[in-house]
Amino acid sequence: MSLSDNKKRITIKDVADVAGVSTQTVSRVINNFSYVSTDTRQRVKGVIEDLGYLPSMLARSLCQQRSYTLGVVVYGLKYIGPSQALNGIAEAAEKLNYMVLMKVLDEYYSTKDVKSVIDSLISRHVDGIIWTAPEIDESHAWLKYLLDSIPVPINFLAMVPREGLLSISLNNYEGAILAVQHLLDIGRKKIAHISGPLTWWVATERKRGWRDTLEKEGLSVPDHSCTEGNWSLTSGKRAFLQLYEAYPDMDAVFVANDQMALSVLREARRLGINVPEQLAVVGFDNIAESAFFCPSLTTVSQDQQLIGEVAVNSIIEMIQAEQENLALVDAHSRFITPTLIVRESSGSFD
Amino acid sequence: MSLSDNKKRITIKDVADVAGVSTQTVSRVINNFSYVSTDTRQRVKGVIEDLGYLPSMLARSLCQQRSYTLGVVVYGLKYIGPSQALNGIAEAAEKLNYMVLMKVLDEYYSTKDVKSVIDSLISRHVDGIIWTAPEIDESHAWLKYLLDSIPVPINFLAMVPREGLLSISLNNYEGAILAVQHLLDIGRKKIAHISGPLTWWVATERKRGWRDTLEKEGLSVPDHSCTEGNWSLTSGKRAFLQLYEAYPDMDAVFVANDQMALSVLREARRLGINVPEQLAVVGFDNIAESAFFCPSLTTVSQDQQLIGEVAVNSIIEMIQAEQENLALVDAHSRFITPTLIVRESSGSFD
DNA sequence: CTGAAAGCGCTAACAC
DNA sequence: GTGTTAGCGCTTTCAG
Repeated sequence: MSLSDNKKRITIKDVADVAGVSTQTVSRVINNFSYVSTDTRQRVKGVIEDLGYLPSMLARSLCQQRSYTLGVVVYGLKYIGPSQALNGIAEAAEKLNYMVLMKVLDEYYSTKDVKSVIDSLISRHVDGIIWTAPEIDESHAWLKYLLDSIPVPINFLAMVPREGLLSISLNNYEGAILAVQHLLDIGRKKIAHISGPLTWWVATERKRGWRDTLEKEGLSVPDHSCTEGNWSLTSGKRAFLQLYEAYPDMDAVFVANDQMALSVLREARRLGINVPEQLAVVGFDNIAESAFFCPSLTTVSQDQQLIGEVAVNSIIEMIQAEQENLALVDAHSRFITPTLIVRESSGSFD
Repeated sequence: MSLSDNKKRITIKDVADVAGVSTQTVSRVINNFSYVSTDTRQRVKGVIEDLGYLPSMLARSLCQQRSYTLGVVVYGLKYIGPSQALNGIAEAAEKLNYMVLMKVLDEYYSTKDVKSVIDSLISRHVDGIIWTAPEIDESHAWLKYLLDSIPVPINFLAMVPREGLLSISLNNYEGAILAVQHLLDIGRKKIAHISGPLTWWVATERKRGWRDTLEKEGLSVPDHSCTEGNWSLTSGKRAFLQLYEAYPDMDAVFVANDQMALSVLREARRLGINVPEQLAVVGFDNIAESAFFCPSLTTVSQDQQLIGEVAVNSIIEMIQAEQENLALVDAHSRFITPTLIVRESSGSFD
């Protein structure tokens, strides 16, 4: 390394000294605050340029009690959905000049982990927190104990709506209705379901949409017309075989995610079942592979990127409001609308 | 919200006052530093507990000139590979008590964006930077101009090794050799290649491995035996059709990533080409779908998670060394070894 | 328009 | 063992 490594940080004081003004004036220049004579302003700007001065956001955060940083708690990053949401969050934050401090929660996190994650974010003075870990079983029980001690707004993704809390989710119920109604529309009557793990709120919502749509149509919904998977390819295969045995005369299946649905398509082929003639299949998520499978998969599309972006905008809006002491924006639950993408697996052949 | 929102932050001074000691003593307690009488220590701990005091990492960072924060610059987060690497980074950082400040680079970033990203990281006093954006074309040209002004260590992922710089990559060359040698071992002689975009360093490495292995075997490598894709499913299809026309008597194809390889399998089926009898196919990356395709895909596995973890460990090692003024650990290029996973698409039928 | 003083929350260095 | 002083790099408040 031929670095001339000027390890020492250049401070506002250095700039002030060289420019022959007070640090205050430099501060005014970098913040475009109040009046500084055009003359001094130019001089100071020149010095900043020459010295390559970079204001310390750390120091600024400390004295302003505001960090322009969002804490983002991530879960399941190794899967494509969460990482797209994170991408949306990061891009939206960037756009609004916020930074993202990231924390990951491992698969089996406990309330204790929650506390330590939140504490570490608070100790870094984040202005707000985005909680992307979906609600599973008792995963959000900590709200009762911990929420009061969290001094910044939090926005929750994929959480059961709660009075007074900011949250944003895909409208999974509506998505399921779209899927099942479509299957009804193409004339199917015996529509099975492979659900996600029913400890997940989103899985129960999708199942509820399936059941309600069938019942509204006056169709029976026998117990054996639904099996439970765990989102994975393997579990999709297992669930389908089970279903195939228990409900052999089904003519369609609505699968709670695309991974499992692709497994279904694969198994169906292996078993010589014709898709969509004998069995129509609809998935959920619209992952990249779905368009490319043989046959291509009809699915409900959820825009994770968008969910992330909206999450950021909502929480920053709330932060701004608190900051400016406006009437506090009231926390609300927001839902993103999914769309149906019809492909070969349910009868379209284009 | 029934929050008793104690908005004001509790400081070390509050604790000191209540406990009847100096802030210094509190500081010593929370850092487990030097000697504090067991008596005072207990008392202080009690007060900390009662007040729910949380030390400010911000203030600590400022006065220690050390933030225990890593800046991570991410590219292509919407794809599965980068997000797994990020996951590895986040988990490893967590384990070593570092936080992750994340910045995203969009698809068409310029040197100007690079400067602003780095500046914003520096202004937040990160202790080191992990640059995950792979080397593409002139994407790293900024090193010449900007590197000298960056006061912290940087670790680059998937970059052409450079003297004096810390970097870590998968050994793509070796991975390609594994793949092609395997195809030779099962008796194939006319092995085609679908490369990634050759502006990407990793793509050129994989191609080089393919070519070298064939030439070493004394086989000819005609120009028309290789076409170029852009990693996507669509481009894989296009590249394969092109290849099929230009080189109809090939008996195997090594594809630079799994997405494109899956497209190849799909097209092969459509064209009535038997895999692996007529055409053996090997991919690269080992994405989840590869094991589940019909036929399942032989592929080179790269452990992105591991790459992320190693990246963190390397850079933190370097940070520690600088911090303790040890003989500076010299920057090095490290390579992770890939492994071959043989499946049906190259002749194994288990 | 500009500067001086105080302070954000903490720790390093030194006293006692 | 414990307290005091100074200072990290910046902004806020108040004088001029």
